[in-house]
Amino acid sequence: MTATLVTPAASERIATHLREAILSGEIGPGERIRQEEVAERLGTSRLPVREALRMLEAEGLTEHTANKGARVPALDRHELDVLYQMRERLEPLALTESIPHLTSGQVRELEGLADLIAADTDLSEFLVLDRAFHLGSYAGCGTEHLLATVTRMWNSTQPYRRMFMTLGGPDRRWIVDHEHRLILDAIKRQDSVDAERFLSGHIRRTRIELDQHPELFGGPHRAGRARISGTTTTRRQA
Amino acid sequence: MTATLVTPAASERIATHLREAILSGEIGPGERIRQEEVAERLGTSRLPVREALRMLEAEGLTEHTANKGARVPALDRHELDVLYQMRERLEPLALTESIPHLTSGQVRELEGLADLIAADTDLSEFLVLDRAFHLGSYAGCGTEHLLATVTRMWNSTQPYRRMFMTLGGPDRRWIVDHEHRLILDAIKRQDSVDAERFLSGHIRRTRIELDQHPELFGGPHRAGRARISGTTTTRRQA
DNA sequence: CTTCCACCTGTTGGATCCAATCTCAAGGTC
DNA sequence: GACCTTGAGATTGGATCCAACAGGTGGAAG
Repeated sequence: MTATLVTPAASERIATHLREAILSGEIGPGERIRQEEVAERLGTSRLPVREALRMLEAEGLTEHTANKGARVPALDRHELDVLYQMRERLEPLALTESIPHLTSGQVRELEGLADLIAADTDLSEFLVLDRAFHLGSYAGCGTEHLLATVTRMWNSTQPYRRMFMTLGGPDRRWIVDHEHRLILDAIKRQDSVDAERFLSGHIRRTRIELDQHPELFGGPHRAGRARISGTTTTRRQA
Repeated sequence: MTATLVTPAASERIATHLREAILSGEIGPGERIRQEEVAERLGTSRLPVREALRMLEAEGLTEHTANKGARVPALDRHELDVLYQMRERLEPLALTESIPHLTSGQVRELEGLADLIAADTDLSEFLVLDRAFHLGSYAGCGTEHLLATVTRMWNSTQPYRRMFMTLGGPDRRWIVDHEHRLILDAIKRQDSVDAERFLSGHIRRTRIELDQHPELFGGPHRAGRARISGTTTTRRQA
């Protein structure tokens, strides 16, 4: 029982690094991720990078083609729409499973997040907080499969949520805040029927809004190469 | 342009082999899969086995713990129940997405499968045909994510479906056949509303029946070691 | 000028060896 | 006798080297 917890195994460190790079938008949809580049930047061999990419694939953050390597999945308009329909059907179930097991401390945390979302002005921070609010509301859900599936769907949609936010249309986050309050209130009342209704409405509204912006899919489909944030290691050899 | 298609890359061959071993029940829930054993039996090094196990993890067929290796996930009663609730909500969506794009040939295939299921007497074969019928009905669904998610849920529940079938209660497959006909008929009429209703009812009935057999979860949770069927190949060089 | 083919380079896939970790049983101590 | 400790064996994680495949480039023929 020594350092297992402080030395998280290289492949997991790499997975964590890449996960953040993808979720933060540093690596965008369609961009390729080359093993050697990541390995060099993080100071390991390519092998743990391969493992990390497979882990991320299981999380829906990368996709893999034989002999061609990994890239961040790019969705077309219809696929994103269906992904939102999946969320519309599954996340209410996760919420219903979660509500009875949420501690009062967790509910207070959710309220804090809702307040931050209402107050916040930074669009990038909004994405983080909104994700934390929703996934946090599923924290009581004890079943691995459901949580993993919901998380995968959030992972897959994240790049497009980001692109949508940066479109710079009218700021309608007050609607988001209103819907969050409804959901939160239902959670407090332990009313899972209401909670499901408000949540699916929340997701459906977002889906419809996204669907009105086909320009999200024209742009960055072309295969660029990913720049990994230079963490460690200053380097570049030869 | 040589043999890319006939030489499917070792890791994929291994993944295919293990996938079949798990789905066929040869490796049961909770059983451990050791890299070296698989590597030896299939005549490769451990590396492609590691890759294969990661692929299977993405498909919901194995789970991985650092420094402890892979095993076939074992579900408890509640988790299996929730998995069926997920199927109840998601598979109707897959069917609705699929119906408009099914060719008449595909519909005929479904009808053939339904006939086989009604005629068949071998319980093990039933599992294969039933899976083929349902996943086949989603074949027109063009979206990768939805199909992959549905397949993952089928993969995860498969071992328990098998255990349930071998319990040897009264044979109620005539109910299954009846429900399949209702679904098939709705598909032919392109009536996705009816199709969704019949399908979710079909899954719900199964879920409730499964829930009445808690003895499914006492048994094989203990960690045995998997026996890999020595398959292929006469070969293996050196 | 266009098209097709061979070659070459960049990148991923696999094998072998070594290091780190876990499991578990034997032995010692209180 | 019960419990903790300490090893040895078994098993997974990582590094390095080599092989195989994909894509692009240049040249030659039409």
